[in-house]
Order: sequence, then structure tokens, then C-alpha cells
Amino acid sequence: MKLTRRQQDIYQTLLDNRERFDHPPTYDELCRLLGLSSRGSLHKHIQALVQAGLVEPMEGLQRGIRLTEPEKPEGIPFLGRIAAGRPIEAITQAELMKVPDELLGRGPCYVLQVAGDSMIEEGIFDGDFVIIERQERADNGDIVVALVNNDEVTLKKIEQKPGQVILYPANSAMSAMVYTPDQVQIQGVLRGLMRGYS
Amino acid sequence: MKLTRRQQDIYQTLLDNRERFDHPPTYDELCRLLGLSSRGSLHKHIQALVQAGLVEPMEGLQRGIRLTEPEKPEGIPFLGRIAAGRPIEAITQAELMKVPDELLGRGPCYVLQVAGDSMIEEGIFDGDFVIIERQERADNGDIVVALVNNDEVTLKKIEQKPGQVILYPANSAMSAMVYTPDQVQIQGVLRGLMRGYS
DNA sequence: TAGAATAGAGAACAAGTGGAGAACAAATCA
DNA sequence: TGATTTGTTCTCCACTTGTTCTCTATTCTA
Repeated sequence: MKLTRRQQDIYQTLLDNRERFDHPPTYDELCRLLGLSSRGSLHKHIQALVQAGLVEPMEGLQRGIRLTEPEKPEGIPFLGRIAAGRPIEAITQAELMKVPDELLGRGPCYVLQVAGDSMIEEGIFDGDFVIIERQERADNGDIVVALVNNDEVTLKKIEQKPGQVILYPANSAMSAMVYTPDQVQIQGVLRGLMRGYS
Repeated sequence: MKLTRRQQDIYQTLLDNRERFDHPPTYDELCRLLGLSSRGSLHKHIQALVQAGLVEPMEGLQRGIRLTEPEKPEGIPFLGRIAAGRPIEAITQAELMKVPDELLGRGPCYVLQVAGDSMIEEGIFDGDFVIIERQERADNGDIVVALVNNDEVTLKKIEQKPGQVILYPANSAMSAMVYTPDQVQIQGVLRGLMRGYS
């Protein structure tokens, strides 16, 4: 729903004066603030804001004009599955997943679901959810999400030496891969893991 | 339940004067404080606050208007560490730990921190947090918290046969233990696991 | 330029809100 | 025990507040 100019005005006024009121303003109070002299006129605008979801509808009650709380979306985005050898499956609508604070890094994080057994010896199993902190650099020994050759995304333990980057799986059936630094782009570092037992 | 303006007023007054009274205020006292002359009027407002969960309902008693304690720490209790061979360290003050819904069972749950490597081949490492659903029965193959000989608590995979109970570790350096059913008491079933990488 | 959309004024209305006070019953106190 | 306090329920009333109208002026647009 698109807002008219005046409606945006009024919404802005509501935002600006949010603190000034100890109580949410009534139509009359807001009219005075806006220099209107008719509640009826204001009512149409407020209805538009309600339609737009910016103002709480008052269901027959008289408790002033309340802005809808932009409900803080708890959780961090779940971006899909990661398998060695396949790019992250794009998930169009990033679903949010609640994660305990203890497992979060300091920076922005996201969640991936592990596909495959390449890290099984680190206790990371197929189907586990990993919490990844988005960052471009990692320390040696960190487990990282790495984009290799701009093509495939993989979860591996990293070792960076001058001139080469080694990605170690944690599965004795697989072998480490050696790349040049410009082949490997770090997309995040493992910060936490969650597993559900049905 | 949304509060009306006067109800907010009154709630604020209650908060502000919380210290001033040695006893929680009666309706009459609060009326005087608010400039009301009718208990009946106040009663309606207080009822709204009770509905909103801000004031304790008084069940027939005459003990004044008490605020409900606002704290509602969500999470499930963290009960300590579990090691094969040792009882759960008693934690006097059960700390609460937030856990994603996906990792919770249907019933009451608690969290333990794993000590030792006895389940390492199941991807359960030293220091991991496990979410346990409190129940006395388990299916074969479940990973359970079991009290053995009323003495030691351990996290193992269980197999129950007529006349015997076998507890399997997931560590090839350790061997399974066989007990009689009355030696083993199931205290919960593994539902989830969380691991943090510093 | 005609028509549509936007904005506002003001009247009238119904319902919600806040309060007074009486009457009661249970709890508490002397 | 009897007297009093205290919470509850009730009816009644004033007045705010949100809503719905109609009417008018202005601005935008095809």
C-alpha cells in the first residue's frame, strides 16, 4: 500500500513525537499537533496508516494512536544447506532461526544446514545446523565457509600459508585440497553448532 | 491486553510508590494517592492490570495491591556437567539457558554439559551442551542419561532386552556395559545438542 | 479541461472510558 | 464475639474518543 505525501508527513510526526507523549496521542491531540481542526480528516489518514500496517488498528477501543512495534525479528537468517562441492542452495525467503546467545559471534551471523559427512571427525554431521559469523578473514585452524573458484561453497578447516590455502576435511576418506589465495574466498567462520535428535 | 491511559497512569503510580509503602497499598490508600473517591472505580482499573499480568490477583485475601514480579527468564535449567562415571555435579542455583525450540522435546527439558569423550563417535564432544527431555522410558537406540547403581550418571546409547540393559559408549576405546534393569534408571533422553566454537 | 485523487471542515453518533456511590460478603482486628 | 476494614459488584452519569457522514477546496492527471 502506497502512502500519500500527507500520510507520510503524519507518520513522520508520529515517529518524531513518540517520546514526547507519555501516552499514545488521541486524535484530538494529534490534530492539535498537526494544526488540523477536524478529527474526521485525520481519521482518513490514520486509516491509511493502519492499512499500511504502520499503526495498530484500534478495535473499538479508545486508547490513542499507537504505532505498530516493528517486531524485532528474533533470530538469524537460515540460508540453506551447504555441501562440499555444491553452492549454497539459494533460499528466496530467508527464514529466521532462533539461536542461543552463547553460540553467536560478535558480528552478523547466519545458519546453514550441513549436507554430507566431510567434517564428521570434527563432530559435524549430516543435517546439523552450523552458526556462521560473516567475515572475510580467518585464523589458521578455524572452520570456515569458503567459496572456491567462485563456484562451490564448502565447510572446511583452513590453513593459510604464504602463497597457498589448504582446506582440510575432517574425514579420513577425503583428502585436503590446496589452492592459491585468490581461488578461495572466506565467507564466514564457524561459531556454533546445533543438532536435533528427533 | 493493552492498557488504557488511566491504567498506565495507575500502574506507574504503583511502581513509583512501591518503596514508599511497607505494606502493599490497599484500595483506599491508593484511591487517596490518586485522588479518587470511589474504591469501585479503582477496582475496574486494577482488574485490567491483573488481566494484563502486571498485578497479582488476590484470591479472596485482603493484603493490598501487589505488583507481579516482572521477571520471566525464559529458557530451561542448566543442571551441570555429566561425565561417565561421575554423578551430575549439583548446581545449587539452576541457571537458565535459552534453547531454540527446534531442539526441545515435547516434555520438560534440561541442559547438561558433556564431560569426556565417551560419545565422541556420535559427534558428542567434551564441552558440548546436550538438551535432555526428562522421561523414564526410552526406545532402543536412544541416547539417554542413565543413573547406574544409584551412584553414577552417564550419557550412553541404550539397548533394553528382557532381563538386561546394555549401555553403549560411542568410543571404540571403551566397551559396552551390561546391567540388570533394576540397576539402571533412565533420567532423560537426548533431544538436542549445542556446541560453541570460541 | 474534465475528472479523479487528495485534503480538510464540521456535524452527528455510538461506544468506550473514568468516576461516584451504594450495598455486600469475606477477611481481619479488638 | 462484634466491629471494622477491605475487596467486590452493581447501577448510574459525564464526557472523551473514534467513527461516519456530507460538503468544499485544492492539486494532480489523462
